[in-house]
Amino acid sequence: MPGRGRKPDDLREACIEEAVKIVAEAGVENLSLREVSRRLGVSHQAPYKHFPSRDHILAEIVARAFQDFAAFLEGRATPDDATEDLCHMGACYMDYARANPLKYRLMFNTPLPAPHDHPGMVADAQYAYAILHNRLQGMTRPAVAGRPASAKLDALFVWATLHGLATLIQSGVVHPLDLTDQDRQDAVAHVLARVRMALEPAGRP
Amino acid sequence: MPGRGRKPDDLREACIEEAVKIVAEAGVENLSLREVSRRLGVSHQAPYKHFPSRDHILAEIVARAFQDFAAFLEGRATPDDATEDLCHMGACYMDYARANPLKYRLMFNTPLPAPHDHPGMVADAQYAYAILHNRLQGMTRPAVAGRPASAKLDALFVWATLHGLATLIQSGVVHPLDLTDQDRQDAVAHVLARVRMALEPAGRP
DNA sequence: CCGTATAGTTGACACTGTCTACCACAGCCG
DNA sequence: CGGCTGTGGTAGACAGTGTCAACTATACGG
Repeated sequence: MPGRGRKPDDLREACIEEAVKIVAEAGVENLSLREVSRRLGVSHQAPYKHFPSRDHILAEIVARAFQDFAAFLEGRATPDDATEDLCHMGACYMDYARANPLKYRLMFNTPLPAPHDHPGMVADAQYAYAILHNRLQGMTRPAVAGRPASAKLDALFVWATLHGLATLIQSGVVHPLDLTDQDRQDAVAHVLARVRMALEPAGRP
Repeated sequence: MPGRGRKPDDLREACIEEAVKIVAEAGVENLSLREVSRRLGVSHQAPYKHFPSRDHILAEIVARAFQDFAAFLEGRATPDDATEDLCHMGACYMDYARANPLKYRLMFNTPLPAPHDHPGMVADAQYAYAILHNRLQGMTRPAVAGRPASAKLDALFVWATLHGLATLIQSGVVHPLDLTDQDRQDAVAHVLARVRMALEPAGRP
């Protein structure tokens, strides 16, 4: 193949990569298959040979975002001190959401018509959840021993709090104008402290 | 005044009402100004005489959703017991999110390009936040007296947790298939209990 | 009475996702 | 070899969208 400049050999993969790039640049609402085709130098119908619909390519890049997020969380594990790890993990979570707002919105703020129709994406999302769940289980077991059922719910509690905080801050609905970086850090620290207090009520004399 | 047909503000109000109806039926992603015009029997450009752009009408109906939400929260006040009120309010919050998923998504899950450009909407959102904040302040003052600054952050903590839980449940990302009504209620109860423990660590002998 | 502002209409443009038809080429089977 | 089918890419069309521009009709103030 002499002219290997324009058309990629693996169009499906190239579509996903380009779509991820567009989302990272302009947000999910500015993603269009035609723009992807245009950037790749192919016809506007070429992506449809690899994806049944726009939702399917969207589900694919959402899944990639979950994979990236999971890899980020895994890469920042500090399995030394359990209590410290909760704060560390929470801070990492918030850091990721702040550093990758468009990707974070892509994961949790994207209106997908039917997550049920995209099992691969759901699987990736659950894997990210499993990371948090496992780590939390490791750090709360010493405190609330003997209650395996509530560990799942505690993981949900932690995730919900982190996710809600990240979303509220990102949406700009809270403190729309007067939110300095210090304010945000204070809010994160305060909320994380509250979470720790909720999980370890006996730790305070 | 013989020809009292169409008041100037009539169409503007009718547009908003019809848009709210469409959102409640089909979700925000299926809202279009042309559909609104069609239902109202006017031309597709008529709404543009009252709203500069689609985002402005969207901001307006988001604001209405916040007003509705605030009214719902206010109407369910139970100012008798403070500790019970937290659970009650939390349950109400989750009830609303479950009963009005599209409206809830409209408030928090709508990709608005610039919330900064729609101060009215932000004001309504802050009013809803103020309700939660005030109620929380009333119920945590006896416990953690003398720390007015942290009351704001505690309100943020509670809201973030409730909001995150509602969003995660609604997105179907957690327990996508095996989430019974009982599971959901258990999760809500557990998370609310954790929130209470976080806010009143000394209240339990 | 006339000008002007306001509300509404019509038409166009660019953009989107998606359907259908067409083309090129691989491989396979007779 | 020749024709078949399936795969991957192209081109055109259609309905739908937001939005800009021009036009019309009606109420009001000088």
